[in-house]
Amino acid sequence: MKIRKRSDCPVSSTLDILGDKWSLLIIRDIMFQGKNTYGDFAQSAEKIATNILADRLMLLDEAGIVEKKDHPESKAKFYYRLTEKGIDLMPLLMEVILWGDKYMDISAEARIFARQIRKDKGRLLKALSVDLRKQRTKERARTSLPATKAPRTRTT
Amino acid sequence: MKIRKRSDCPVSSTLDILGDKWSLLIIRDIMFQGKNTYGDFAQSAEKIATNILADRLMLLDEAGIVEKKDHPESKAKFYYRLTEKGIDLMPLLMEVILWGDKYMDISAEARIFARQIRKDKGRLLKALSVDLRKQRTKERARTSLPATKAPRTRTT
DNA sequence: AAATGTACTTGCAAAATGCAAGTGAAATTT
DNA sequence: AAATTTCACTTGCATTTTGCAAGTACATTT
Repeated sequence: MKIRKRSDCPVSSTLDILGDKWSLLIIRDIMFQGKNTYGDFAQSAEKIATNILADRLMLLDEAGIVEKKDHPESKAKFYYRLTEKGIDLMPLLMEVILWGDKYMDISAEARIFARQIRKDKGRLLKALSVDLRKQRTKERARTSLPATKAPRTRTT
Repeated sequence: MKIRKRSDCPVSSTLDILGDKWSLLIIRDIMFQGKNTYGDFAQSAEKIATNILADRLMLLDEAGIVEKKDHPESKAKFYYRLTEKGIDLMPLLMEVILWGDKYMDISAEARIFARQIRKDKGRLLKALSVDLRKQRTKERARTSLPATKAPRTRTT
């Protein structure tokens, strides 16, 4: 599977990488669901096929959006985390969530999260970005491993 | 081609409709390039295959994102325009452009447009939305038919 | 009336996706 | 320490989607 650049348009070029039904769901899982392993991703509600999952993780790694690291607590697992390039997709994902909230039939839990985004996107963006960056430091184990389904927002 | 909903997540549900390499390019063309006909879309730099184009226009119509109308100036053409639901995708598209601008190799023209978005997203959003809504009124012919490649922004 | 423009449709090959069943190393259970 | 289970994939194959080239039908132009 090869990625070909179709034009020099930013929309087209971004879709060359992310324009499929699965890539953004993996990013969503890391970004908002506290997921970090192959097994975590495989268990999501959308039931991605394992070969597709392996393929997308490889492509997202090659694209510099996720990084594959040794898992800090088990040699049997790998730990996938977002790079800065991946974290920078958060505003895009938030707009996807806002549009989805407005026009699609979604869960009550998702509506609550959308409302938080609508209320103060900038603050939530910053808070969640900080959390994701902690996955890139020693603080990881303490703060972020327990998954937060609807991430609580700190006022401080 | 049937759309199946994979879960009640807003990201997943949005991708069920827009998660492919072509749909958002058609929306981009209407939204930012002043394109409105099948022939316009077929001529874009990415060279979409005509069968795919016909299929996506049908799906976007079914999804309520675009509307197919008689062309005001020719019985040989149809006029595709965005619905409110489609216009509401503008913030999402703008974030795609901003991310693409930051990380992809794109044209100078696109970089200029990205800079306009970065400078005052809210104002540009409003100005362009107004223009798109004019396609839905009698004012259409006067204001919007000439395509604006890098849309000029009015200060008033 | 003939040529061209416009919006598609059709047929077929190639590629991507989806499903089920493996594989091998690490962790856990017995 | 042997057996079982967990984990991260890989493989094979059927189905679906995409891409390409050519064709069709109606509208407009010449």
